[in-house]
Amino acid sequence: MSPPSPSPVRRRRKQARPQELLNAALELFVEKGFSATRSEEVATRAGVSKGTLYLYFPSKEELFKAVVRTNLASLIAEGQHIADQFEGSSAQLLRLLMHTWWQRVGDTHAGGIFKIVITEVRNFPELAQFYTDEVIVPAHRLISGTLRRGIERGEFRAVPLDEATHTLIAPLLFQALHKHSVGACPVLGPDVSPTRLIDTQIDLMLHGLEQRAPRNPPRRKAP
Amino acid sequence: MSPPSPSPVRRRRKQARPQELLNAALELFVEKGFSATRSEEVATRAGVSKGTLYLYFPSKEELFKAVVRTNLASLIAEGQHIADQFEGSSAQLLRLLMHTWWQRVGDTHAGGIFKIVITEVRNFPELAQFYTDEVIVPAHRLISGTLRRGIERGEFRAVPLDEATHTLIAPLLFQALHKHSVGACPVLGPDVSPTRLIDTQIDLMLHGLEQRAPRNPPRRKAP
Amino acid sequence: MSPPSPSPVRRRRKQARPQELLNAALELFVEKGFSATRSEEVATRAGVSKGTLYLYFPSKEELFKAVVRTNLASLIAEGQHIADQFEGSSAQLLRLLMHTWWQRVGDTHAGGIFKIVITEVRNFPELAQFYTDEVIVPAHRLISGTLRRGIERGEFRAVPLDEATHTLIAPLLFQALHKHSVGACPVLGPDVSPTRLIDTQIDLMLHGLEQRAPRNPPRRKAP
Amino acid sequence: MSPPSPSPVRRRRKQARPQELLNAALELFVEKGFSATRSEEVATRAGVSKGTLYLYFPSKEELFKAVVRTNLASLIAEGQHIADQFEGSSAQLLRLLMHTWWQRVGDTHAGGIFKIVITEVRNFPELAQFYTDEVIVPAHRLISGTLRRGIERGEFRAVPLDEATHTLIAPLLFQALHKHSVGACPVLGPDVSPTRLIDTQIDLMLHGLEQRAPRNPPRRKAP
DNA sequence: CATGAATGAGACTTCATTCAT
DNA sequence: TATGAATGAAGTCTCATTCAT
Repeated sequence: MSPPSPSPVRRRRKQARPQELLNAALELFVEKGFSATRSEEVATRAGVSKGTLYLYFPSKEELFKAVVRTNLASLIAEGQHIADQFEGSSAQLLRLLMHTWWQRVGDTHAGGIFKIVITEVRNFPELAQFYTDEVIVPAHRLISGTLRRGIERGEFRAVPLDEATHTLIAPLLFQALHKHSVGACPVLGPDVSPTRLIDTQIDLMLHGLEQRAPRNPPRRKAP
Repeated sequence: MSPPSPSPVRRRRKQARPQELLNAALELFVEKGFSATRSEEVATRAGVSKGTLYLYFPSKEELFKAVVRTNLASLIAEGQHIADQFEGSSAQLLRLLMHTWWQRVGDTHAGGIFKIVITEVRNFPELAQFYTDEVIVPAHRLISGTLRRGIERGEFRAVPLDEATHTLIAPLLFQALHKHSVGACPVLGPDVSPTRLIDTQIDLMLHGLEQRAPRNPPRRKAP
Repeated sequence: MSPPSPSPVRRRRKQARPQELLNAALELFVEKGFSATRSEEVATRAGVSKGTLYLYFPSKEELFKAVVRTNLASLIAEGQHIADQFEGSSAQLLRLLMHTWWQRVGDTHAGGIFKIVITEVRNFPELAQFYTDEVIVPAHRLISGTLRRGIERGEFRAVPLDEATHTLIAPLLFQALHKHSVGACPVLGPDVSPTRLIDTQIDLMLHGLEQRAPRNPPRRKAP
Repeated sequence: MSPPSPSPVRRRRKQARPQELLNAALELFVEKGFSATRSEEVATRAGVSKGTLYLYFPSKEELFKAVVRTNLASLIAEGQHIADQFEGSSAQLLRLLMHTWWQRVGDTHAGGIFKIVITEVRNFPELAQFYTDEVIVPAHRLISGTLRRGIERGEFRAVPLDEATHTLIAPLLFQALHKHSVGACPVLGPDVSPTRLIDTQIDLMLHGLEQRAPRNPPRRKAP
């Protein structure tokens, strides 16, 4: 008469539920936005019923915040660790950080989180502080720290740190945004390979656009 | 026998209405997103009643599309004109284009349009093509054309055009996105001045991060 | 400085307005029903603007009642007059009345009024009494009076007056209803000619369906 | 692992809902017409809330079509069956068919369906074909078939089938229409008993109005 | 008189959320 | 726990009516 204890499989399913719901919600929020996503869709995509969603999250808003928190949490700390124990040149470090980020985040499902945040942050003001503290500041610190390291080690010129940092971060982040907006539509525009983008970007930043020649005064028949 | 023509005042109101509504809608769509904006809010902010909105736009969706079209239309062509008749160096041209864009678009009300497009393009597939054709492609052509000009005139090194273009555009666009998302919230993060950002960016791109050392012809192999 | 007095043409237009509006309204109410007809449509079909409609009728409901009243008024009295001074046989009189009704009402624009009344009488209860008094009762009196005349003159058998009257009236009225409902749609069903319908009906009523033969015992080659 | 099946009570409610809603809708559509009936009224009369209606019917229009389809479906086939296996005289058959129809349809809730169809068929063009195919044609075939049977068996004179059929059908149908329009209002007019109507009608059709005299061959020309 | 821009009550419909099972 | 039928607040859109011109 006592209820049969749930089978291991069932228990595993049960424990996986929240994560499955969060994944489904991330996908849909990225795809259609918060308001336009119906909570039943989330449940269906996660393979459960409408009611079940509310067993795990008290409201659509809380679900949304959980999605953002969960996915942002995975973004922090990743990089700083890499940087701290890196030994090579600062240019190599920059390149490594950017490639890693793209592999682990930008090109991942989680890359959609930026679109959500940018879109909804004004409707969920508490997210603003959270995002700033947990993502913007650490990321900025990581990159600007690397720049400073390069400058201190004499590898880089002295440049305005904040602006240079922004210049380095924006193209990648923008690429992630693009991937989940226009890039997700069957439309052809100029095609940019993320990997080559990163390499080009590093190259540009390191060596600049300018022709070196004119400055090394020409070995032209000197005056 | 002919119907009395409406008074000037009346006619002026009638002609001004659509723009007033479009402005109100732009603001609200940027602020809260398409779904979360109620059509009555738009009307109220434009100083009219709910019904009046529907006198000028047959549905909220059409209003949205009109907002995007109207605001994107003002973006195209602006720059190409500047570029076509520019005489100075390509670096100066790049700097001019970017500053102009920031003044006229990025820092303007219309800068919010990018956030809308990125957010909603997957819900309005026809926008994808429109945005690609009317904005992405011309903008890309403008910048990459300037880069090519610089390369052809021997001012710039040969660099991968598409990726370099992206690297130049992204930081500004991203700045505009930021301004209407986290930047609109009362939160402190690293502060980046757009003007200095542009200058820094040009500087970085032109001269690179690296110390000039390597240019002083290779004393490599030396101890 | 005094306003020019309206031209005769204009004045004539003005006086015709109410009737033009009533006609337009009749058409549309018959076509789509009261609720589904927009008052602007009525105005447009009458060649005036929305506002003008309200100069002549204080509300859509009043317009509706005026439509019904106006069109019903034209129905009464028509027939009784014919009957009163008729000299021939009662069968001829019935046939004349029915043909006349079909020509002057059933086959006319005004024939649609029955559909309106039947449809909306429960939403406009005051019409019920009006319709009963002005149409049902006089019409019934006309036909049943004719039947009574026939009976009294020995032309007809004694039949239940009310039911026989109904049996005579219904097919024609029903034909008028059909004309404005299924009959107005491009659909093929059994086709009934109103004129032949009337003749057949009179014939049926007068002579009966039954074979006379069996009763007049058969002149068949008797057994 | 399989979802728990809903309790019997629950399931019974769920299966009963559509019919409850259809009944409520029929009543209201007959009473007030399609446009004038608010969907919330239908729900309330069926004892559920607004939202529940939309769980079963995707729109008010679809609800309407379902009402018509459902109620018309019950009309067809009823009679042809009776006719096919009838053995008595054609007059008896006609009388049986008409009485049965009145009991089962005309005097029933479903009798209101004709008013709806006549009223709304022009707003729902697809209904025209449906109604013609499912009701008009079978009903016409049934009655005209019976007439033909009577003619072939020598019971009836040869009469124009279509017109005679119409003459037989119209009074009953008209009676049903009346019942749901003026007849539903507290107004006194000539009162016709459906049962006596049917008998009178059959009697009239069979024996004719005219005195038998003329049949006794013409003593015409007599003084 | 006539117009048509403007209004806002009210109708249709959606969907987050609840709760009996 | 899980379900999904049911709810009703809230949003989109319509249209009868008004009124400044």
